[in-house]
Amino acid sequence: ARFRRMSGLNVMHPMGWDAFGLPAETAAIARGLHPREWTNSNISNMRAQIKKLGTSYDWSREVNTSSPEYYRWTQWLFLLMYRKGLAYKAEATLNWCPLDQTILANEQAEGGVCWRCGTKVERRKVNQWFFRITNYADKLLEGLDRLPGWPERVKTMQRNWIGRSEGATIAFEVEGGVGKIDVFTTRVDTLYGATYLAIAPEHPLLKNIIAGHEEAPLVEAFVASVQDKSEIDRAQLLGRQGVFTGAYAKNPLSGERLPIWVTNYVVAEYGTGAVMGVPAHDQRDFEFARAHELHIRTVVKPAGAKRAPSASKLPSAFVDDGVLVNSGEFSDMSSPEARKAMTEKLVKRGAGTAAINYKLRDWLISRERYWGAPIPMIRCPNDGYVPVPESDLPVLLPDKAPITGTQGSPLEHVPEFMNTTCPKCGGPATREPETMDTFMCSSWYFLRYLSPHDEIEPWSVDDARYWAPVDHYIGGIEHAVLHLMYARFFYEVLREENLVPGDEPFMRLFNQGMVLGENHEKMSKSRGNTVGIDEAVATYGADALRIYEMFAGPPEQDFPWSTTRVAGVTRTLKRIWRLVLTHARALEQTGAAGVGIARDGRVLSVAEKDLRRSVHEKIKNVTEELGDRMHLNTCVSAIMTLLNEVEDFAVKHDDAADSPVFAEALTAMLLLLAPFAPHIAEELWER
RNA sequence: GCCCUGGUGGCGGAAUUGGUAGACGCGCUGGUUUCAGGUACCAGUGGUCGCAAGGCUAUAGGGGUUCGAGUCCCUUCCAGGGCACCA
Repeated sequence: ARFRRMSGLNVMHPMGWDAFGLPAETAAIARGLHPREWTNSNISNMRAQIKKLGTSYDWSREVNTSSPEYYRWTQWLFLLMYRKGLAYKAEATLNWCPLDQTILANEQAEGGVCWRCGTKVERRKVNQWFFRITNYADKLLEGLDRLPGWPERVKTMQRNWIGRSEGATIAFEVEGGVGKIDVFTTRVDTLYGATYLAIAPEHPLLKNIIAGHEEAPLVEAFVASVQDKSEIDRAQLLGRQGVFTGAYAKNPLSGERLPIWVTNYVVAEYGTGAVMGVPAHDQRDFEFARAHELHIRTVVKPAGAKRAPSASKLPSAFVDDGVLVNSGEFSDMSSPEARKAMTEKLVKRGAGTAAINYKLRDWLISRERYWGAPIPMIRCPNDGYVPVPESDLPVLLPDKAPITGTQGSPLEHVPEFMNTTCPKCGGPATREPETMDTFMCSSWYFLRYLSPHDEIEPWSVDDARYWAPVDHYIGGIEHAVLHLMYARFFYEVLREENLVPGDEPFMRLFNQGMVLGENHEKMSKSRGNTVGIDEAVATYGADALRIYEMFAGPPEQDFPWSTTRVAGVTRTLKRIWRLVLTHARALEQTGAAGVGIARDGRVLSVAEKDLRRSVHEKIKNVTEELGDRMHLNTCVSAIMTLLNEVEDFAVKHDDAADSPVFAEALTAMLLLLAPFAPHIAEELWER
């Protein structure tokens, strides 16, 4: 920011606090404090520390997402989503602690037990608010191609997260008029190789499928055994487990009878919650078939091969594309040709459609927690869910609530909060007791910096047209998918409403690394290897600390803290200090350094020419590095090299101070230093 | 398992487009100053042979492209991170 200002740009460099959330609530409970007290005292400490570092933030734009002045607009944005049909309520399967009577985040339910009381965690269906981010899957995917300023790895992670795959949905008719099981597959070409169907334990048709079959009790027992396990725990179950339902379905092209199995490896939430089992060409199906002695039929051979390998001798599934065999009229087609032809035939028969699937799921924003922005919805016995009128915002978080981390949402137990009237019919109604995911607060905060004190609108659209999108966004890699995906989703929605310019919120993304302990491990209080900012500034000075951190390595990499190296930086700053003050008076006499060197007809010595060339090389280096790669470490080494050369010149020339080249070199050195060591550079400049 | 990063002296790192490998700093060695330690300053510092000039060798390992490779290609190994039965 300092560099860009020195370059003449109008720079907005703001700071704020993403202050709601579970960690603050948990920490406050542990200390017997109100989350607000705990949060605000942390903010005060951190603000004071950051100020000591000379970060040049514009504190007049400071925001705090847990203040009513801020979260009123978070609620406003919820209402906007609701109005656009993007917010809806639906059942979600979540971790539930039966003893604490509360929903648990995944990180609170590790190992299948409640982190607080150790009770076995159950899976429970709960009605929750969602945002339809999946409606924007393709836009979010395509938008990545318009972000050359983003690191490739972040874009890759987002693409994987969205997880678009093209294929077809195929309908398999279940015998006995029970209905159809839809299957999504990317490998329609292997349809003749299907030897069974596998469905998730939660498949909606399961009850009807097993009705009347003697296998029903076994199936029910199996479903019960996996039901309470999360997807992750199920994935850790050894082997491919499953049971036969007793029912059969018909392959829509070959007419073959396929046994229907329930398995632990089919995920209810992805695709249709059912797969066609093609053991010869899918490794998971292969393992399942081997474990349960199901038929394996090869229907694709490698492109050059004369015949397909015999199924009984396969060491593993052949998953590549190839040429079809044993596939009726489609035999001898290549896999891509067959996919096209078979999909067309399925469509003609009304037994399938081309389909696209995504891994991306809708965004669950409900939280059964206190420390968050209340969802601005009212439930009326007559009118159902009714949005809180904008004029009634903010829906204030009540100061007093039983914040224990148990017994569900704390707000539910505060009658003054819960009891209200319906905005539509005026009758008695209750408020939504849930609060919003903190990712909502952080999905738009950069826009609030435009108008941090505005009470009429969340931000000025005119100012947004001037400032937005963010030119340069800096954050940790941990935000690669969630925060950066949600913020992009919000921005796209806001763009549709003409509230923001452009189509992506962050033009350039920079992921900074972490400072590690001396032995390359994460700093943490439990390890006792932290370096406090207050302490470090007191010991080394803010400028030495700044330069040390910037010099330690490229900022996108982690680096291990080293106390002895800070001393080296202090040495450099002392040398600059001495050098400039030794020649301050001489510089004064020389006047504005460097001005007119080229024009005054002066003949420069070889040493002067060398120094001058070097000075301008360094100016170029630092300017390019700061503006392009942000490799602050090489900027610092350029300044150090310049210092060596200027010192050397002064040692070798008693009359150095008379040389305009020397004066120019000192001046340039201080200007180059200014963004890195602003306090010392400013003081020396003044003197 | 898949995906993404990365691997250069004792250490952090530099080499931006294929063009003098090791900039800059730390540390270390020797020296000057000092009663001494520290500070400050000077010189040296990848390995190896040599009194020296200089030679040879070297960017995780192996192979390749090129007049020329730390950089490009193939392959193996190692480390860190992300995702994880995604049909």
